Amino acid sequence: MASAPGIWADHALEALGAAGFRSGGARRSVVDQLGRRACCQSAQEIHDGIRGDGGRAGIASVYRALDTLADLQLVQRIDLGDGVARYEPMLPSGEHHHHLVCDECGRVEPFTDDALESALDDVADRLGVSLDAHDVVLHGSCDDCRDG
Amino acid sequence: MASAPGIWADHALEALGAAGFRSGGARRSVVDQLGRRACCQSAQEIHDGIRGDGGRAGIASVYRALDTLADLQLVQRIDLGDGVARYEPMLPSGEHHHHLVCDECGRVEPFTDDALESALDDVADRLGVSLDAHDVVLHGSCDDCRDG
DNA sequence: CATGTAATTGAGAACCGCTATCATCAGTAT
DNA sequence: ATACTGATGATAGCGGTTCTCAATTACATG
Repeated sequence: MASAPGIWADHALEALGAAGFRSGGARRSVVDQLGRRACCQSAQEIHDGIRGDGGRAGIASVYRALDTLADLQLVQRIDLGDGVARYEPMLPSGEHHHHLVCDECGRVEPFTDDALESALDDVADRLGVSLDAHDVVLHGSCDDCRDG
Repeated sequence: MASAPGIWADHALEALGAAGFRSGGARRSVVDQLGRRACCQSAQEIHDGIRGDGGRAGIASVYRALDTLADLQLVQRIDLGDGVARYEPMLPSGEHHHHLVCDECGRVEPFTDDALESALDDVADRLGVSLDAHDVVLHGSCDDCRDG
């Protein structure tokens, strides 16, 4: 279902090069970390991941790389409402998911829904806007929290 | 379309009383400010609004009041992705809207869409979750920015 | 390969929204 | 009126993110 690991990373590095960016170590590490998970990671998690692999990258560089990647539409910035920005790869296929957050335990669950997607398309059409990205976050209580 | 000013504020004050909260000046001012606008305001904006009316309320009290109101489901906390939490009245009727954010000029436009609502209902059903609130934020470019 | 130049990087300071603390004030029941 | 307890507000503190700036490094050119 998800792309094989590395596919997105290769795509991203290629796009960075095509956009005229040089190949620096920090940015490459960030792309590498992002490519390993399909779902959202915070800047801190990415930073920790890099260090865990024996890499070295300043937190400022991580934020800069994420900013650049977001500008190029290679990653999507996700806001789950806890004051921490999270990031996930935007697949070239356009394939994506949304997030359900349990407000009780904090668990984050990704989901997809075709009807929701087409409703969103229609909304964008009706409002006459071009949607770079849409960000649907549902807040509720998950199975475990509601009825143990 | 929107409720008359004051209707929500009265409802909120009544609900606060029913929940056993005392009637303090700061919280009343916050409710008053919220009641004047149907769309999202940040804590700072509410704070400024109170001072603009000659009122006095510490910023801490504003945050506390908003927290209380959110617990009682009287306001919804909205996250537009700029790192600032915004709040808007939750009408007893359940009537509500979502937000479109122009990433270029920062403008926020509220919208409603019935098809989107029913798609969201279905999703909640399918996932077996009870949704306290759903928070749909679309990011794109508004008319003015796209073809000025 | 050597060199110049401009992008990239990283450590730390600064910033900002939000929360915690705690002494003081005020609403409510008696 | 009095006591009890919740509400308030000034300020310190915290955590995520951005800014600054000097040192480094990638790439193009000779």
